[in-house]
Amino acid sequence: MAARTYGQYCGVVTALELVGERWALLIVRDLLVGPRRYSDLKAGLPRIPTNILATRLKELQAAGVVRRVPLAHGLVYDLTEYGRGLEDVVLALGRWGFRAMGEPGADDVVTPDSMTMAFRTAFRPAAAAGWVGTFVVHVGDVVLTLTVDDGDLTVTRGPTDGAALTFAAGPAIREVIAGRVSPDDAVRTGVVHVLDGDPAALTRFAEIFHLEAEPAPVVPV
Amino acid sequence: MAARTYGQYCGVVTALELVGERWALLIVRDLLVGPRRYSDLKAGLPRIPTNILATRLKELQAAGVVRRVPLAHGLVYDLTEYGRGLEDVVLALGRWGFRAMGEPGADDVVTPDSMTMAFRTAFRPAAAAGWVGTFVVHVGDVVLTLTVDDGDLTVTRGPTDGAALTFAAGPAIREVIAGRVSPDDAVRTGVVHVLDGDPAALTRFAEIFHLEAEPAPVVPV
DNA sequence: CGGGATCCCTTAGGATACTG
DNA sequence: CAGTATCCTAAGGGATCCCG
Repeated sequence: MAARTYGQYCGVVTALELVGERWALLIVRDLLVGPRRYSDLKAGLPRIPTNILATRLKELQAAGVVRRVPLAHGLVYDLTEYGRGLEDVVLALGRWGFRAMGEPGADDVVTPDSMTMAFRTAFRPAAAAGWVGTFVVHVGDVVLTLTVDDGDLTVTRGPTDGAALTFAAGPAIREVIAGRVSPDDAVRTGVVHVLDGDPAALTRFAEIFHLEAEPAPVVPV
Repeated sequence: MAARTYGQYCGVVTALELVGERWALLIVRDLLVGPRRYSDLKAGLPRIPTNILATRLKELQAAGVVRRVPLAHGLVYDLTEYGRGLEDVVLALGRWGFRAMGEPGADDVVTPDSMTMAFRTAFRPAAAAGWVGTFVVHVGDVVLTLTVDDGDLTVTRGPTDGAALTFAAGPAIREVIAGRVSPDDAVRTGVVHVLDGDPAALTRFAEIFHLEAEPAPVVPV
């Protein structure tokens, strides 16, 4: 056991010893969206072996990051207050990883919780200041409602009536969020399919949800 | 090989596939201080197996995070511009991990590079605004010079003349940085040993270098 | 059906030795 | 100095099974 420690007295090392194991931060990512049952977590992380999920949940509890909350029937896992402090870490990782995202792999999936955190990552409160409205986004079979209220963002699953704009998009939506494809071009080239509302609102969307594309990785030949 | 992927199209997953393996972020942490030779990295990570260090360095190069730079004699590893973008991640991890740090383990070590990043993490530009001066800190056998210049911090190895304050401290220095022990108490109880300069300058130090102690983890019984 | 535990096998990672 | 080579352990992956 002591063999698998990093053996340094350092905050980064302490953090990695708590949440540095494989899958741990992805469990945290999903729990940042809300409390989840075991089966929810399993569904949100289709490739996690069930024994690993069980092991991680125990480790995260022992670390004071996650706690079990008994429910009327069943139970949920929730982040502790300390665990919620990982939001900065997860957002920073998402922001950095975004710049290395290429095309999705053949069997890559998109989950509601990962998309929710992605939109939280891309959200720019300053750009949303003074604006109130709702977007409904379809990506794959994930449908999310993004409720923007003057610098605050709430993401919920499923559609909502009365959205300023409802649209469907594929993975190429990242080009819009990166600012590499203009909203107009996105609509014209079919990257974005407007289902309802005013297509012009996509400009507002791109202002509010934006991630830096640079510096992107340059891989050696 | 595809078996060890997370299988999600998501920024966090992309990031973890690039720097989520064991030891990877600690290599990055040390490289954030400056370019390092293979043997420097090995010295800074005493418990890393040499084959793992070699493997990680190759992976980090392939990911566009690290590059080899040939030198007059020998070579160094340096972060790419993209790799430097991980500073946010490492600082966020350090900030979060700090709150879970207890007493150091029996064979925990402290390295110059990890300490350097720790002081960078704790540095508060706003608190340093308008102030120019130098601290020399001894922790274990690590000696660092912290040069504060009106919101900018430079950390260098070894001592410097003309410091506003030179002091030695043990791991309990974290209590001062957390604000749980006042500078005065720290001097009185021997947590901090003033070697040179005006002990009153420790107050300034504690203002400039500060990390939140809460919320700290509460571990279940 | 939610919430795991168990089994087996593969491979990453740890320890140590050795080389261009 | 900058890594390979080797051997071994333990963590992770995959499937199945179990229990309230």
